[in-house]
Amino acid sequence: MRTYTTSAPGHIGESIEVKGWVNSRRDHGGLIFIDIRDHTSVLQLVVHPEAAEAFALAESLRDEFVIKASGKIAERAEELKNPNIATGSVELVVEHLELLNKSEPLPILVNSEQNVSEDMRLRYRYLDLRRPKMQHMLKKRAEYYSCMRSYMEDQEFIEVATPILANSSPEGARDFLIPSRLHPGKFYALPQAPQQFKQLLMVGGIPRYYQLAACFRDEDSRADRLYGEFYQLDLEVAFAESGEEIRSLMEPLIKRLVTDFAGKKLLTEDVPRIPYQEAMDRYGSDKPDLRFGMELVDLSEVLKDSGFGVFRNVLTDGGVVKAICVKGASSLSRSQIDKFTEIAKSEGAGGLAYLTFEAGEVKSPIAKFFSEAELRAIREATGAEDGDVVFFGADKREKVNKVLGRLRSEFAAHFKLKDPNVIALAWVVDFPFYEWDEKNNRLDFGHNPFSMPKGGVEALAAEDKLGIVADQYDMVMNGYEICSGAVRNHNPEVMYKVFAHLGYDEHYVNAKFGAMINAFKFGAPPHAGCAFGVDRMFMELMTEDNIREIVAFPKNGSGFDVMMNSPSVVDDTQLKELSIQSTSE
RNA sequence: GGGCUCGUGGUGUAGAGGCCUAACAUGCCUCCCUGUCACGGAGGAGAUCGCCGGUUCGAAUCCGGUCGGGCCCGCCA
Repeated sequence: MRTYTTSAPGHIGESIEVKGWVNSRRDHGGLIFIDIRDHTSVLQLVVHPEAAEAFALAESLRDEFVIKASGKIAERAEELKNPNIATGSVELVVEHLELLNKSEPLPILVNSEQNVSEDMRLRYRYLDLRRPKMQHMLKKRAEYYSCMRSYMEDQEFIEVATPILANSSPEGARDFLIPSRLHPGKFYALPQAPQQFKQLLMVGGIPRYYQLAACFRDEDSRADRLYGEFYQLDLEVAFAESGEEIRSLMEPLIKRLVTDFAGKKLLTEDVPRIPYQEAMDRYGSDKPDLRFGMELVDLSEVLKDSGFGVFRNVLTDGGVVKAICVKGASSLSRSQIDKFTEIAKSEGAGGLAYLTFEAGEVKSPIAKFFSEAELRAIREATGAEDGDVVFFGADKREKVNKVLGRLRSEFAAHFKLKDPNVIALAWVVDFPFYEWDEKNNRLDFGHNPFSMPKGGVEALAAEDKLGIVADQYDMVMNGYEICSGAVRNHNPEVMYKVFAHLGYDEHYVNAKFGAMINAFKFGAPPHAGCAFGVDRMFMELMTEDNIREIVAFPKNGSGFDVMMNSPSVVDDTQLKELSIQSTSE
């Protein structure tokens, strides 16, 4: 007898066998129904008292017991068909029933839609994974990986595994360190990304490398950022001399994932290329969500002689006054506006000034500070109509962009402008090579130090270091950064110069990136590449807003695995072997 | 490291100074039930309200601290 899945239980009259879990049991005294569930579906079993042995066992079954049932598939009478389940027109009339394993009463319900706290779900993840939603998620993820692999292979990339035991890298995130037993006092580090290895593969003559690479970073988590480990679709192309080569090479894959894989609509077939500065000025973000407009409008010129002291002072101090027009926001209550004000303050704003346009009038505590002409100009510049509210930001350019950028996203969420079935893609390009580190009052790398400055070594000589642009690009999906890449710096001289601007000498560079610098001296081809954050992209494609939803066994927000209890204490003998002092007493 | 927020039977919630000897749903146990489909019916067990301290005649409820979760800032591509 063949074993069938519950979703395809054979034809009517056929004798079959199914295995699975008891999803629910309905005992009518003289007749027992059992819904058996496997990875495909649910099937109703009917146990009649005539099958005495099976009936006796059926009486003792409980939720999530593991069973094997055999019997004949029967069509249900018309009025007994259940259109709510896939197999609702048939049932298995049980002849034999076997208990494969019992289950204790469950801490969380597998067969119910009842909300369970995330903490509980992670503690009992193996039960959580039995739920159809999680089963679907894991299946889709495998399909997702398969899409990416086949695309990369079609484009003649080859997958190369790079070391997990690597070296600590001074730039970027905190490392996970692995003490070396054979070399006391020395440490491996788990790679934050295979960056250096993939560049060495380029020097090694690999024309096109890719890897679904595990990356490790010891930084605090967020809803869109896993603690500890995550995966990248990491790739690099030898002899690529412009970012556009990489962008046009990878774009079709992402579009295909959006449409064919996720079944969503692309906002635009053409993926816009937006320079970093333009993204900041128009959207107040280097990862703008383009599903909605609500662009930032610069009113500095219009309000330069404003009677509103707060604005005028900011402008004379070299700051800017910008605004966003929120459609229909006049319906917001006072307390709702207070909530947005708090958000603005959390981003560093002093407050949140606004003008409400209603019934041809302007209502606002600050309206009286503006002339008729100014109000008209504001209305014209922002496109405000009756029912809209214009919110202002006045401060240094960077801060205003940050505050209004955040508000833009919050307002869009509040007014439900983020259509979950639409995916807006964009490439943000031309990132600043250096940025000013306010805290330490020094120049620092904007993105990562391995990028080629646009214009090469001549550009580096520029007086204004902050004006140097890197040939660097991010892909943005609905406001999430899903990819970061660059044309790499493959020239040792340029590399030294790049670091020299930050005050690092050749010794430092040799010590930290010796292997790469050395390799570059032996005929390194130009190369460029990028890495997609596959977890985050998958989250958005699956319309989830928490990244732990789409990973089988994630750590919780504080980096703890509540199921496995890791991290955990280890034996002193293990520590001794690793030449580590015990801290237990 | 900081801000906001949550913590009540196994699970999910309600209760917001005395109506609490803590409610509801679900799960669990016992019994009844031959067409249910998250079956139904009757009964029952199960919580010192995260922990410590304070205010009060009286605290699940107010205050302080602490521990844990979530979101955010910092950090991170």
